Amino acid sequence: MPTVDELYDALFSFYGMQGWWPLLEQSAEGAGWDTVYRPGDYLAPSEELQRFEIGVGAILTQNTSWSGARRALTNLRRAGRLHPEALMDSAAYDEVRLLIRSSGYFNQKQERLGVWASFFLQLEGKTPERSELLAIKGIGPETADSILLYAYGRPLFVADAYARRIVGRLIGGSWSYQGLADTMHEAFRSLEEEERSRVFFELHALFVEHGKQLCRVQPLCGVCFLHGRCLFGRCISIMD
DNA sequence: AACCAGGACGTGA
DNA sequence: TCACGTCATGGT
Repeated sequence: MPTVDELYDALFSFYGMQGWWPLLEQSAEGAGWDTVYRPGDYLAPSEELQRFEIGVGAILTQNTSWSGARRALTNLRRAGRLHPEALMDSAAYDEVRLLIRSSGYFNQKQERLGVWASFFLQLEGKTPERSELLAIKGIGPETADSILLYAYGRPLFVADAYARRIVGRLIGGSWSYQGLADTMHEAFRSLEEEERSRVFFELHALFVEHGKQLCRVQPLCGVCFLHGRCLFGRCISIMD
């Protein structure tokens, strides 16, 4: 079974640099908007509106594929509603619900976007505390950590469902969100804070990629580069 | 055509 | 604490 460092290296070697968080960019000729990954750019945005956008994206993608969330995000952008005041405007709630329909749960998410918007404004540029974020209705541990890591550059591991599934298969056990997060924080504690953030930027993205491509619900252990170093893979290989 | 997707919340044991 | 139902659209 690989150490955490070996796992990071193996994932990085196989999938390459991911460049999260994907931010909106206007395509050439100003035709439309799309979200773009920026491999090698490990700086959290300095633009307040981009920080806000990351929170919006994190809410929109809750239990939903990024493709649906991305369409919702670009819809908001095109409609000029991707800023706090617009998402708090009660006269526009119906319009917002329509714009974000592709992300699913659009009633809940419209409300959550409004709550995030008013919280964000009240921050007045300050970095939120994790406990403050968790106190907001609609922001749980993963959304909070995604915002703190990718929008504010704080060194936190996002222990999402993919990461918990993958680690559970690699070394066994069932992992709680905070249990895995704490373990990862411990594993990389010796790194400087900035370097730790960069590692967590990539590591979370790499887990997502691995969970989508090979370590799916029905895993493709036969072609996995971790085969032989994975507890789950060994069980499968013995069986067939 | 079921299944799953870059979760969170409310409820009841 | 933990298991379970709910929320909803869309790609495979």
